[in-house]
Amino acid sequence: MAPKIPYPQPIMTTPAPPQHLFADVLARVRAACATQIGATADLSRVVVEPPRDAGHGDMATNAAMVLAKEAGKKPRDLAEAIAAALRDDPVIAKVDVAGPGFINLTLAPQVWGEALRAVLAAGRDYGRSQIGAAEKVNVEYVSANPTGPMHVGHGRGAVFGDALANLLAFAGYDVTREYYINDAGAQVDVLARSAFLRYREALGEDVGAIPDGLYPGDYLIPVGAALAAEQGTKLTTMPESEWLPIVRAKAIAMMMDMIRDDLAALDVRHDVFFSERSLIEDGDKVGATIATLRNSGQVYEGRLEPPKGGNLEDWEDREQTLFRSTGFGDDVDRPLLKSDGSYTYFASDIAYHKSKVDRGFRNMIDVWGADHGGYIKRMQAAVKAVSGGKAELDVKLVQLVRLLRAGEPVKMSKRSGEFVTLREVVDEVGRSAVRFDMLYRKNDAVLDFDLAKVIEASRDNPVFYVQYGHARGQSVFRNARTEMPELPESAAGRAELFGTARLDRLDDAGELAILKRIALYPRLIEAAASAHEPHRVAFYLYDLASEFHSHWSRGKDMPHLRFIIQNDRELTVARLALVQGIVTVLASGLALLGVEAPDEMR
RNA sequence: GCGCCGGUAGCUCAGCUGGAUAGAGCACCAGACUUCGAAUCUGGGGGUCGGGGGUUCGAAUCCCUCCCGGCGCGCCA
Repeated sequence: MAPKIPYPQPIMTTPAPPQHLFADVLARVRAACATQIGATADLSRVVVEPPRDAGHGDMATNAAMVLAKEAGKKPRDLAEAIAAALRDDPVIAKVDVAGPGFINLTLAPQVWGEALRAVLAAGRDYGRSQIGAAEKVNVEYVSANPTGPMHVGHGRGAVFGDALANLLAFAGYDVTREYYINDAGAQVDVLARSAFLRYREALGEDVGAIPDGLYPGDYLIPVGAALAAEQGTKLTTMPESEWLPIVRAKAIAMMMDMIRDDLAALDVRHDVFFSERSLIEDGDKVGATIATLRNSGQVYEGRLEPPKGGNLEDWEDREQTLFRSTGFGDDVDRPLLKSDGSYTYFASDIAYHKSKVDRGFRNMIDVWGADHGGYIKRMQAAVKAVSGGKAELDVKLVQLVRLLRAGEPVKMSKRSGEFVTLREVVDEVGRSAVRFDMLYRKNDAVLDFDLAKVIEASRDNPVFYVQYGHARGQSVFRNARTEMPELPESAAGRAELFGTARLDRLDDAGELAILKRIALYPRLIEAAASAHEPHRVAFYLYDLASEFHSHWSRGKDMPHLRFIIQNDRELTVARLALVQGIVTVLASGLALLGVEAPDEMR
């Protein structure tokens, strides 16, 4: 279950950004509440939301039900009192009390036109929020081992982390995108030995089959060739202790270049690539972190119970160096040193997260694969320990991706390097399809990724449906130019023309539904960012596109509802302004998801 | 045995941090192309929100418990 993160809402009459209609009305509602039960009341639970049933007005508030106890009144009575206060507000046209004490608000008609005007004025900045208050957030994602190409599961983490970082930045956080390079464990020594074989191969030696336990993939052949070109035969005369660091460094560098290329194909980029090895080689940060924790009593020498239900045959009861993670809610204390005295992965991970704390981050988000789920509690415990309880770590687990083609599973065996790489998938179906499809699902649900379906051009394929909405909007502008040749090509130019539009002429039910959806966007952004849930953006865009397609089609049977109306320039301009609002929001949301917003899709 | 993640329409999934009569797509049935793009749209049937308790004005949502599926369970990363 995802941790509950309080959704920050402006308190009382805090001035809302002019384009944020819901925040504005919330402030008005809270002010009205304060007039009824006093300014000291706790209004944090008072919310304003769109009712499910459009017959209940434009917005509804739970204020009376939430505050009834504190006010010492019945919810209905309190609702009537608050409603009376709200009736004085010129923005609110109608106030009804309904059900157990809901207050339903119908806004004055001009509000929607003004909301659209705010969209046009803000342009690409529409929906941008300040709830992040420029607070620093570290988002760590991908962090795939530098031992080979990325596979599809890595891709999901990459896309999720990237979209989440985009979303947080748009919501006003100061975001750092980080990749932790696991370049210190045993697996990079295996990588080095594997590359060394390819090096000998490049020198002309017949190395035969790649032995078990080494990486067999062809992607190491260029590493061997590069080593041969740079080093000649020099390495063959060295003992392993000498050639291994050289080969390892070269192999890691080339693997990281490959991974960066794979990420670039998905338009995923990071600000910081943090080397695990640097924690040891640039002064022993891991040892220092352990020492600090030992001084505060959080590290001790002790024995652990053998794990229940696991295989106990190789269990050796011995005293070891343990971190007291149980003090922070973990199930057992966790070892920091292996039996050979080297650091566990957990130990360097603590030092790594301490470096985030030292770099000023109080908010960290780690994106991990689902198989690391058992690791969350100890890591959160460690973050609390190294920050003195001041930093928060949220871990987003990205579930498995099942790769299918027309419903049939695609083999993903890692054996002999024959797994389907992320790059192959991106090359086949394109960046936008991969990204949207992976984001059109909660991160903690298993994802079926069907190579045949994601390139299908139909309503069944959400990415095309949404992109088509954007293209269709642009198409309306193209067609409008035959009537109105002076219609500017650029969004900015059009925004200027639409600035004087008679938006009060947008009074059809379909138009109003779209206007209301657009007005919801800033609230959606804040909620999605606060919950760390980029998939909400994808679903919102689908809904907006659906309303647009639906309204567009109404114009077939009812020509007076079309966007371009001959002999009524005023109405046409107003309706084109609405299309501009749709296109602006679709483009904004797609950009957050990293998906292209095409102008045409023929 | 313990922990984490799931369980919502036949299938794939949403459900806005506890709101009103639980939604969408697919599939199925019935309709709309001398059109600003039919890559679209309109209508219809279809639900014990895994089961059972609890919390309260109100629960798919929070708590407890059980069932089913996935992942994990010193020194691998």
